[in-house]
Amino acid sequence: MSRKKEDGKETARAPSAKTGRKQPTSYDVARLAGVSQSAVSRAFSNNGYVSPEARKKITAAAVQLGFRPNALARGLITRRSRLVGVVVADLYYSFYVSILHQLSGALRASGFHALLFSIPSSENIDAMITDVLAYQVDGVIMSSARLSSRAPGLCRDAGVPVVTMNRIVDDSSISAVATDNRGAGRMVGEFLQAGGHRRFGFIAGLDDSSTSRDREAGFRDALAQAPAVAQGGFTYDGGHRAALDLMLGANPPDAIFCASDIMAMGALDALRFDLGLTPGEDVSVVGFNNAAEAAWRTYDLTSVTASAEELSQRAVEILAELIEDPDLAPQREFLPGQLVLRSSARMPENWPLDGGGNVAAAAGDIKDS
Amino acid sequence: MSRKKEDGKETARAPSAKTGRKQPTSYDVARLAGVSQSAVSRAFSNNGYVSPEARKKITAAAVQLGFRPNALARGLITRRSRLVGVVVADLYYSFYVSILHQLSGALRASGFHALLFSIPSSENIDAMITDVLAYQVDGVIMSSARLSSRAPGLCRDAGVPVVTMNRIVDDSSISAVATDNRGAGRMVGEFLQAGGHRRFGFIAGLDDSSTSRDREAGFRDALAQAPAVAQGGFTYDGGHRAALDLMLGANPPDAIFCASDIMAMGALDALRFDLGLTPGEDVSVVGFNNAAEAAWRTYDLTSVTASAEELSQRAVEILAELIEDPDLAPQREFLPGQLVLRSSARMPENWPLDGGGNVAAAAGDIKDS
DNA sequence: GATTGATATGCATTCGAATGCATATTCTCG
DNA sequence: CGAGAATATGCATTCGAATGCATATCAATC
Repeated sequence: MSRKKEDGKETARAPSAKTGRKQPTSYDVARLAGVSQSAVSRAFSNNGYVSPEARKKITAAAVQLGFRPNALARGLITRRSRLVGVVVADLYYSFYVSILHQLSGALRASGFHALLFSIPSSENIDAMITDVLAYQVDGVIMSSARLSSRAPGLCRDAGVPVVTMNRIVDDSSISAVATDNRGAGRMVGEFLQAGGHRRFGFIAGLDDSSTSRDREAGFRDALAQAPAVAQGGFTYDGGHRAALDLMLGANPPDAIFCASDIMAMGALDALRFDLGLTPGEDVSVVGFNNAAEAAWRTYDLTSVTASAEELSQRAVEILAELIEDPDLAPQREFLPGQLVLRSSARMPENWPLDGGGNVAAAAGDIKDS
Repeated sequence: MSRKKEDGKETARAPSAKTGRKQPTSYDVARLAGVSQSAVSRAFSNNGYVSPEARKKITAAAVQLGFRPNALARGLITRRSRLVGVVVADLYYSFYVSILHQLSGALRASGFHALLFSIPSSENIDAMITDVLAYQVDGVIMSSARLSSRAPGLCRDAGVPVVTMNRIVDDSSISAVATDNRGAGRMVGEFLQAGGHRRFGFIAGLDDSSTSRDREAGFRDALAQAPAVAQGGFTYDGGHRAALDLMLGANPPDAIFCASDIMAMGALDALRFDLGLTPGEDVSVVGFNNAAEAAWRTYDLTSVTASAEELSQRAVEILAELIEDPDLAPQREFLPGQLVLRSSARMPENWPLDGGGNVAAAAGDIKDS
């Protein structure tokens, strides 16, 4: 309210910040408003009866004192912290970034707050779970390519609802929201065949990644003959090398589906700069995730989009339901991917085959500063 | 410990998850171990005396019951939540991503946990601060290009230490850790002049962004004549347009410094595809942040690196000190940027001028899945 | 043997908000 | 007017761990 303005002397002590500053409590507000602490509590938690006048006095007193309810104390007594643990590994995977942003927003909209745990490669997840649980989180959302299938079970066993996002574990008692990777792979296969391609390549991510495996499986479902496969490890360099492997091998493909956009970009650069080919004419390339960079002129990459927003929203919705009623059956939901058409892959004459599944939309803008 | 294995029936109820599962408390542990609750508390908080035997019994009992101290209750009584609010806007700015990852790790290493608030453009920051404070965070780290200068003050006035990261506000009572943007801008100016360039362009970010302003100021410091300036808004498209503006204007530059890598990539694509020029030969381009994409073949962008790791670590260190002693003077620290040399800018004959400030290092890998 | 200090333990209280219960007041309607 | 519901308020207790204080035990020292 009335911070003293001081001149910019920066000697030894901070300008304001009265050391012993104590937060006002509901009792302080009650005293000032001339009511009981219960009344203050009821006013702020919107539970029980509070007369209009009392509420007015309480609000005024609260504002005057700068009172805000202590979420820790509230959580202790209600046994609801309104905290949700968000566990991600590999935050540098670009797709997880938008997930995180969307997730934070969706949680807030539902009155929750995100306790973030970004797992460094070195650390073991189980130790982190301990920390997560110590904060009495109401639920946990896990999203990570390197997620041990044990981690979600640990939470579930502690009675804390879990939803895995963009990632599924074998345990069917764990709720999950993910892109329908297999269906999307199938769609890409149909798309490339409709474009007249006949020799296919697939650039895979990591061996233990279900996303990559499922995309490949769907791709195979759709194809008349099996694709050549190379490992790209989900990196630009890996995609670059994998593309060279495929193109320099016997019977090089005329269409390549990459399990991620980053690898697709590496592949595009290999085709153009190392092999002198023109993507979209000599060879078609399709990626996955519709990363922001896919829309850049250099790449103009046809890609499957998995909406981070939609995934996040569903994950939070499902988690919120599970928190409401922990006995609810686990839900596993698979959102369809959509093909974003750009110039890196030849456009079939008649597409879509059935009227749905692809969009012309652009990727979200990406910035830095 | 002994979860019943059930067959995969997924009807209406979840397989395990005994509904009323209650977390064991320190009293339960005490009873089982045959000691007092105080002893259990002392054993887990490592405060006060606990005999080796007692500790052993307590540990055994705790393991048996699956006890973990309730962080909320602990925070309530100790008045230390070990939570740190991390406020970022614009999570999609790629540089903030690595900051977030590094930050989460650094906080954990210091025994803190990150309560994440990612501000959607629509929302006002002040409302969010209320939430942050309600959780009795021990401190706040703010990092955002769209950070109102009022927000840090709100926390400080509530007695909560704040450190702004990669961003500074005018108020000198707020601690900050940032790259020495002005010094880095100067370095880029010297570098480009040493490379024999004489007509300079600068692609700016946002008007109200101190990072962009400071980089420009340093750049001007170093130059004999003022650069032409265009606005790029920190986006790829913005950089693309800005580069065209500069190059198609009167007296086009032969060297362009961009306030961020994303804009630099837009600029590079404009030069190559729209104007048919060769970066590094016809025109030199330098970016800022050393984003992962800067190392990609397509761009091979010379850029200034600001280490997210170093920034994060210092921010957490400073914050931890402030939490220890809130009366400590605010610290404002500026870490030097380093030039990462690649082919997008012509290499001067004798560089570095003074032996320091540039590195050959590559950017970290980026992945997606 | 008496004194001191270090070690160990438990009791009771505390943190701040929520809530069951009892009670008081007002309103509604037969 | 009186019975009963709806509204309003406060008291006392509760959540779970930490800690000041009192006390107990033991070893070292004079």
